[in-house]
Amino acid sequence: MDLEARGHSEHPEALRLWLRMLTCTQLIEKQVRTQLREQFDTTLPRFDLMAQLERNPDGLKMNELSRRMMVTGGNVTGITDQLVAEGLVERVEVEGDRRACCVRLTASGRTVFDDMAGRHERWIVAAFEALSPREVTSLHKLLGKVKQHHTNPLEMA
Amino acid sequence: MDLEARGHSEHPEALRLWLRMLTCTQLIEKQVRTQLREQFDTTLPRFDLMAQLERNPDGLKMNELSRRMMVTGGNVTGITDQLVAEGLVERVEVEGDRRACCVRLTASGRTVFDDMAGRHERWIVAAFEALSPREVTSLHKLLGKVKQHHTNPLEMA
DNA sequence: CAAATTTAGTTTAGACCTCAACAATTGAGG
DNA sequence: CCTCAATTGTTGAGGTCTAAACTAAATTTG
Repeated sequence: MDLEARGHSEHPEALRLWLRMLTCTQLIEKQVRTQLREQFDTTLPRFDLMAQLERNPDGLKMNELSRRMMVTGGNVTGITDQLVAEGLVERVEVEGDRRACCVRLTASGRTVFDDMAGRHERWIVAAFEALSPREVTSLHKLLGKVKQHHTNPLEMA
Repeated sequence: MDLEARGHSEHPEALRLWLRMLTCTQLIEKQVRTQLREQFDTTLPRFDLMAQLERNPDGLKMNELSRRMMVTGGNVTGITDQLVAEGLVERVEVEGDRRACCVRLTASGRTVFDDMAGRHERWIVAAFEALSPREVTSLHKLLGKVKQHHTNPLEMA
């Protein structure tokens, strides 16, 4: 794997950083996808959607899910359809707005998710175990600056 | 966008770090995809494949491309087919192995890529401009540890 | 040499994701 | 009211990616 070869010309530092960041993310994400498939016969998008619902026991509307998961509405419709078919989530009518529907975990879905979440957490801890707690914090802060700048690039320090 | 809500339970630091890293990567990657589409009417995978070829003027075999891009062989076949149809790359027979074929940039492909690569570099520099040069180096080093540990998890320090 | 195995690349089925077009509903102004 | 714009969710076409089955060629091995 040599994805970091994507950079060209003089390879400024930012480009090298980006390619390495992409490599790290893809390595970890591929691992998580593989484990989810092998151990739980599910996928990362399905896990992500359930994770959002687990944090919001009263349910979320489709557009809320779409915004939080950073994917399009059409995509959320498809994933939700699958999870409904598997009995892991349910669509609930919203009082006072006949357009909207609220998606909630079923009891079965909550049980299944809690099991997966425990494993998931251990995979992630393992992925970063090369870093000391201090380094984890440092990395988290640096990425916080990148995220902050991206969502609000106006406020130049 | 609240992808960082994926974590559950006690939210250990590693999990929060992972979700933030994923958010940052997705924000930047979405931006790059959008720009590539709007400004050059192309996609990130196409750009990636051409970037690999640009670094290897003598061409690469399909399985080399697959390994370096961290995607499956079937995927490389499809992307290459498109680029061949657009006249940006070409398949060349390999001397002494009638199974393999070498993929190379055409003259046209090189011209097009050089144009895109310049813009791409500026997008990436902008994405990290919230960080000082020292912070960029720090982030690069920390991610280097993560990558190293992942590709060779045996050598525990 | 001939059979078995490995390797290179392609094809196929299926999940994912986006964009754009589409209903249906809501809400604001006239 | 009633029209019109905005919002909610779905649908459909098309590109992306994977895993697994497949073809063909090269290599190993008895």
